[in-house]
Amino acid sequence: MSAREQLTEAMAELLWERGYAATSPRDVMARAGVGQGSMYHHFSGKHDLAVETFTEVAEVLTEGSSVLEGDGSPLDRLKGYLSVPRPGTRGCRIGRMTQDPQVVADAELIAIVANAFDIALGRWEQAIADAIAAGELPTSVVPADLARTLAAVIQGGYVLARAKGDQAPMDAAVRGAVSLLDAAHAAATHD
Amino acid sequence: MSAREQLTEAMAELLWERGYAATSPRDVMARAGVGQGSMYHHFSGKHDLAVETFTEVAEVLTEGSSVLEGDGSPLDRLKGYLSVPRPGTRGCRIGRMTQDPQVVADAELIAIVANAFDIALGRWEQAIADAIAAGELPTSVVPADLARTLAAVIQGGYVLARAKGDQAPMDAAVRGAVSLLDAAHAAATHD
DNA sequence: GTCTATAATCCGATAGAC
DNA sequence: GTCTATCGGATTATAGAC
Repeated sequence: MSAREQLTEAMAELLWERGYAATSPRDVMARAGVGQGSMYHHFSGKHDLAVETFTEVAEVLTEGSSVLEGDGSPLDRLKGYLSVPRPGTRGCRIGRMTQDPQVVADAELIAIVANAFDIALGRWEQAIADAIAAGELPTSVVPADLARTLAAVIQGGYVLARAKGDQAPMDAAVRGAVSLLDAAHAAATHD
Repeated sequence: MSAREQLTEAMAELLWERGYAATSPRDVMARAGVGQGSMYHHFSGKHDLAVETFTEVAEVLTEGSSVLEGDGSPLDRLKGYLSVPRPGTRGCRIGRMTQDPQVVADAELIAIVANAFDIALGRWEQAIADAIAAGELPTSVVPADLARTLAAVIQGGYVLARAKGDQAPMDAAVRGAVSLLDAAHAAATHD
């Protein structure tokens, strides 16, 4: 594996473990097993290395949300994607970055994060619109709103799980959201 | 105002603006208009100053969730507290800390955060139980689960708002949650 | 392309005068 | 109680040999 790849891989690991601000180029080079000269040959600095790493991580994660475009009824796809196992205490590799002031202040980095959310939210929105069209959710539901609600449940679940150092709050938040979707389904059926 | 108070106030501001890791004692002293000697006279270091500041901020925020214990029907209280105006792009002063690796690694600091969430979640849970008892939500809803769902919607709303640098996703996430609660209310009424 | 050496600055903390 | 001076170490980055 090339030094460049070893560097982005080490950066990705450290971003997840420690976040952006707390990760120094020194740490990255040590984990990558690469000298300082290599790092500054391939990248102009910490920011540049982060841009490439963010891009790679965002691509992997946005592929995940394509579960929403799979088989089954729209409501089942929504519930299925909500219930995908997520390591709550480790946090979302993308969502976590929004709370790092150094990332938010970096226009290029936050744009990568925002774009990843846009892709995932678009898929949520389409699946919700499909569920409404199929009569599985009430027509009073606004797809763009509910998409953000369900994405927020997951992102907020990570926050609660990290606050307690425990996976349980994440799982509880998802169960509660599923039960609301089931209740809304029942309401739609009664119409 | 005493130097001690000026220091905790400056620390609270900087924690919100930059987070814990990115705030140095130097920054705090500069904003407080206080010399280094004062800082280390009143506090043993950055950690100690943060413990006092976190405690004060957590008290103010947990007072806010007492809206859930106010007047009106339980469901109205839930919807009302969900809809309280929140500056999404600035983030939650408590929730934001869960994504800072240095805070999570500090047992004393994360305990203050966890405790604040426990108090707020207890109030969510009680209001939800009241709503079920009043027939406003289906009995299939588990209060402990839905409490975490709704708290997650708010915390996740902050994440989405910060990702886009825009208040709109936060408001959309809340609207979507309210519409699900309304649908669940309709389902409960049909039973 | 990769290495080591070094720079300038900032970090959190301590010492000691007043 | 508050100040300034200073410590040892880490930070991001550059220089230049190989």
